[in-house]
Amino acid sequence: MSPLARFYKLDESKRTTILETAVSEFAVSGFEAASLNKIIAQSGISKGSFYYYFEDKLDLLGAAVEYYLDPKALIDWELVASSKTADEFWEWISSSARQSVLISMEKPLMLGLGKTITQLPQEQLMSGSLGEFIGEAMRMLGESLTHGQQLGAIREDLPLELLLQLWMGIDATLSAWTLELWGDCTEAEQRGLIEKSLDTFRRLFEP
Amino acid sequence: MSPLARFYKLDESKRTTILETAVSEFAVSGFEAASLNKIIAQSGISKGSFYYYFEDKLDLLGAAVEYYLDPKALIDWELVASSKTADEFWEWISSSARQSVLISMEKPLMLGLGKTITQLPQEQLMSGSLGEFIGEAMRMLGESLTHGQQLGAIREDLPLELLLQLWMGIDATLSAWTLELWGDCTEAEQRGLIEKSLDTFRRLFEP
DNA sequence: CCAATGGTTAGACTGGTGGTCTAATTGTTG
DNA sequence: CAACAATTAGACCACCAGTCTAACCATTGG
Repeated sequence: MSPLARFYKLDESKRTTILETAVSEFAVSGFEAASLNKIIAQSGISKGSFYYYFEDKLDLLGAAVEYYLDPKALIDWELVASSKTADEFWEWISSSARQSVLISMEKPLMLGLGKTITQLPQEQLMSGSLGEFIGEAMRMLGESLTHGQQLGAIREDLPLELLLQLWMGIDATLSAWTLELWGDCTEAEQRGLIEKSLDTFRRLFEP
Repeated sequence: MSPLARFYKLDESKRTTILETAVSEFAVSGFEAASLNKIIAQSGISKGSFYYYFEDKLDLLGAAVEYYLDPKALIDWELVASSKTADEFWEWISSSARQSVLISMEKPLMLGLGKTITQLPQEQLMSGSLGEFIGEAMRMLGESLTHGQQLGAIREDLPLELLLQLWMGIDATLSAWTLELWGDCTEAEQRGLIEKSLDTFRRLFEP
């Protein structure tokens, strides 16, 4: 039985204690700088138990990410994929963007955790349980972009791979910027932020 | 006397040995994963000497970056700043882009070293001797973008800070993509790559 | 009711890390 | 040659992620 499988059989309280601790450590310190020893101690478990439940430090990050980040919360890809025209496509992207900002405000560690992930070297990012999560998220984004291409909403002169990387990069930058200002904005200004973000995406990704 | 000042008084041969070793280690492994002990051993100096010449690991990275990356090699900012019209502005960007690809091909560690830098946490990136280098590079980019705004070549609806971050993000992504394909391309295809990169920049940053 | 088995836990231990410290060595100047 | 500063060497430190073994405990079978 795999370590992770054993972990998911634990009482919910113990599980969430470990995951919450891990999330906050990783989100604040980044992956390397986060001290596994501190996470273990703070979770009130022993080192032996930890390695009974997790493959290694990266495996814990994978579990923490899956626990804290819902990929569907960022963009509602099913809605996007259901769009029938280019305008509808961008409409759904827009409304999802607003939604994801609201969710990010409720979960203040989301941005930090996302940063921690994006700063990982490729090989670590794509391996183990974290890799599955990331792969799934990128698969959804890729499918949506392909769908957008069929609708004429997304440019087709660049390879999908590159579009994905550009999208994720821009998204990280704009999300950080939006969240930083969000709290101090009036509702009208908030709409302006979303609009500017969306405009930036459309500039880059429309045909 | 500061450690770095002492370092720059060393014989050139010893200095370059250390820096070359450091550059290749940092470029290949990233900052955290690069083993300072190995760099020290491989350079043939002792730990005591190392800390006589450098403040810490990050200080060495700063020296290595300054040694290997010439900020003026990436984009020739003086030329860009001398442009009199928007078209001229983008023309210089374009020719500099081609130039920087050629330089990157000659210095294969440049991309890796750049990646190492961009993956650093903000606080590390902006502190010490590395911070000065980065700050200088960003200052030049910022001035050029401001100049571009005066010419009507660069949009003014987003704060300069955000433009900088977007620019650097896009640049890293596109550079990696271009360099990956460059070697296997005909000259015409290479022109196509540059053109597509430039088109992406213009989409995002033109008014 | 006890014994044996196997899932679970505790924590000492390992090789490695970046960084510190002191003692010896070397170079320079009076 | 003596004294002093610049430089070097490498032992040492606290901490790191990860390993290992012995103990613990809960279930099952007789």
